[in-house]
Amino acid sequence: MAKKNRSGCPIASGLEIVGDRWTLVVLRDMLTGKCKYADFIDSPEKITTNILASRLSQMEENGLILKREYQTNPTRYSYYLTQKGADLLPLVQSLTRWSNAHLAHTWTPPAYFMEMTPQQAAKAGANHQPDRGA
Amino acid sequence: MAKKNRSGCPIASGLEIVGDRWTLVVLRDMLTGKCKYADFIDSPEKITTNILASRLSQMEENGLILKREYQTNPTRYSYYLTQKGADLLPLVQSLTRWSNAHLAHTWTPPAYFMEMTPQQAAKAGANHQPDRGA
DNA sequence: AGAAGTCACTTGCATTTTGCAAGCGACTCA
DNA sequence: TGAGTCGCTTGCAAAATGCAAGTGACTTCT
Repeated sequence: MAKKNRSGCPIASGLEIVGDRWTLVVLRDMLTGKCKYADFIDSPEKITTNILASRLSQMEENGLILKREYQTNPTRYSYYLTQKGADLLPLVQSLTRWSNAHLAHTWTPPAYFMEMTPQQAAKAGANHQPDRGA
Repeated sequence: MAKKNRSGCPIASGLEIVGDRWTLVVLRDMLTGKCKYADFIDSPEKITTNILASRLSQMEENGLILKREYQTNPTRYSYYLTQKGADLLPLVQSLTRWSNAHLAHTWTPPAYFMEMTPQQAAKAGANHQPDRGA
């Protein structure tokens, strides 16, 4: 995904970061508490390993997530949302509401998800590892 | 854009319709009153003609917009939002808010845009008659 | 100890989507 | 008659995506 900055329009600029088929589904997983590579792989959409790896590094580059080493030998990382990433929650909730209203066969997420705030989501991410958030 | 229906997840399903770089910028244009081919072409992001044509037909297929003949010889169409399309307004507003908060150099849209409701947007689309003159 | 498995990726390659440029038919205007 | 506009379509190159297999550093089973 190239960073082309097509215009100063917030829609166009935002789409350069979240305007693809996968970024928001990985974000959804993180919003629901998933944080490890295998967690994302296990999701029903069956993201492939190469796409997942590239999305994770793009999301990190874009400041949406951070990775934290949780073991060495071999080094393993868990991924969690930054505030910037967690602030996409309202966007995800809007999309969910729209899909539930207009698309057949979409399941309704639990109420806690639709009522969550970005602050709670960021906190959940930050608390996931014992280390203090920056 | 394939219709793969990767899962019943409203996020994944919604992304099959709006999860690309162009659909929402065309939608933005329609939300701000544009309705003709040349209007979309003139936007600062410089969408190319083939992509625009393919997005318009996909959006029509997906029930987001309708086209209306506004002249014959040669036949010309104007495009306007259905309720389903207008209902994406909150999504677009969410994205705008996020970009304004987190992305440098994004301009803030006028207040009327951020305060508009999907009903108003749908009505504007339905009532809009394309300008014939300059 | 050796064989087999797991985990988190990377690599190679085919398919699909995007982007760019040119073309085209039906007009209008000078 | 001749150039110009409008709304596309077509052809082709470049980039993104999808699929399958491979890899290194372990762990677990036998």
